[in-house]
Amino acid sequence: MVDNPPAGLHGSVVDRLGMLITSGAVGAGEVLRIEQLEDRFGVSRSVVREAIRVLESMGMVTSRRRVGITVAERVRWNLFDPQIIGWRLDGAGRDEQLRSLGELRRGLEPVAAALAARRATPAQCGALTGAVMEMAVHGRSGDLESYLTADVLFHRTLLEASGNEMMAALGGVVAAVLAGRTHHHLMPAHPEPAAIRWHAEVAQAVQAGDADAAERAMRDIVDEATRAMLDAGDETWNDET
Amino acid sequence: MVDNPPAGLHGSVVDRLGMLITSGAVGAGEVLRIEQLEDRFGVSRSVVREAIRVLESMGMVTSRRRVGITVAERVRWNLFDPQIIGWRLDGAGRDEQLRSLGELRRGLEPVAAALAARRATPAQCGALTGAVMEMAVHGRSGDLESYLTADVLFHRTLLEASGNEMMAALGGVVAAVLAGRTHHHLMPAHPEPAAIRWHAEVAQAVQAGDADAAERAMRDIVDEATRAMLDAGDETWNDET
DNA sequence: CGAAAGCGAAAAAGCATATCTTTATGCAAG
DNA sequence: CTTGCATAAAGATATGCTTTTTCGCTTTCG
Repeated sequence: MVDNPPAGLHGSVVDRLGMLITSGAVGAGEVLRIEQLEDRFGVSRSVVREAIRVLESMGMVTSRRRVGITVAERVRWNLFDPQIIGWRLDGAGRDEQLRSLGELRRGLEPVAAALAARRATPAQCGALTGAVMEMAVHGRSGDLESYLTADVLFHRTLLEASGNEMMAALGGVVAAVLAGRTHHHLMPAHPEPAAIRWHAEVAQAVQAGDADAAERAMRDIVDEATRAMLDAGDETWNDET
Repeated sequence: MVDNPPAGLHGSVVDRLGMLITSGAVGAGEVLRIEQLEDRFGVSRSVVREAIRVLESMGMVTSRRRVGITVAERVRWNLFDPQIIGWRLDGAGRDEQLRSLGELRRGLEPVAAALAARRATPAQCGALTGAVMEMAVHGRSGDLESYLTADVLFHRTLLEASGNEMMAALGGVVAAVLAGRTHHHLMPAHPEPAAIRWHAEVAQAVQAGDADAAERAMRDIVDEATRAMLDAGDETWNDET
């Protein structure tokens, strides 16, 4: 998605085991043993333990002496961990994940826009309007890939401009959502013209320092996005990765 | 804060080193070496490596051959990791962290309330109104600790009732924020009566399935909360942990 | 004569393995 | 029902080998 190469042997184990767990192939309550993992993945004990440690810090497993490594139920997971989001996004639970993220965006991005209206630097305002222009161009020409790039840039910039570190930290997953949306054909062939207009409104409101207008326009954007996604989702039902 | 004992030697190293990094005592770009950490913390190589792996998965450090372990700049961190939030919450950066979380809440909780209005189970509705009653009782009597407990319960329940896993996952940090607010005396001695009223409105709107009303009332709550916190923050300036 | 390219050595993390320690659990005996 | 012991599994340490990466030196070509 964005930084794929899971560098190192241990990273590869984390990746594979993490996928197995998120996919449900190994379910909550199940108990694994180090030795078993050793030969399942063909690595040494230390590597397994390192992998377990990071899974543990993600809340996906717990490790206890004399009993083994038990995979935890989902409510214990750090669902905001980018890696977990990634796993769920291209595998089982993608729908659920997209829904969750969509609802999150509905709350966060309008607030981010309002904050940006008060805090954005001139450079960020420029980047915003630049991104909108890109979107307009490629939206008209139907070049969805370039449109996506511009769209991602827009939202990333806006989240950064919010001056809120945590919102900025969500830039990556918002990008993943947008990418997932177009790559899984949950988007119309030609982007809604209204969407582009609303993006422009946000950019303008931010530049003008009009927090309310920015918030409202942004709310329009994400409302439309979730609506469109639901519509498309009904038709393009089974569409495996 | 909630699950403190950092079980295991490696966990303790994660905790100590993580604190050092979040506090800025060891700054971004600085490069550590395994051997050095070994005797700094008096543990063996594998333990250090396991700790590094965890920190690495949090985005706080990167490890490269022939160069060492370089601590990453803050924008690379997974700021949603509960452990990082914890470190920042009781240490340097507490103000920044509280501000960020406050702004997040302002976006999320109203949406969560709206969703809850459509999805809450009867049991959850009951828990909500129960929590409100608790709040009313202890708010009047001035028992801030019990009030806090009820408040936390309310918000946790509401986030869960939203039916959105990710929002529910934020229950812990919202609890941490509320706790931090009262324990650091960023709250009036007697809770705002209006706050309790708004909580009641939320509970009622959720029960009635009125998403708009729930959203509005919740917005009132968090707006008041941030306002109050800013006010108190101006007076109670330096108030170390 | 200078710069670029290639080569080699060393430094640091990555990985594997062996061994010992600790703790929790289950069973058996009192 | 309690006590205690045997054992299984993870926790921790120590050590050696491998791999990658950088740096410095040398060589060669412009």
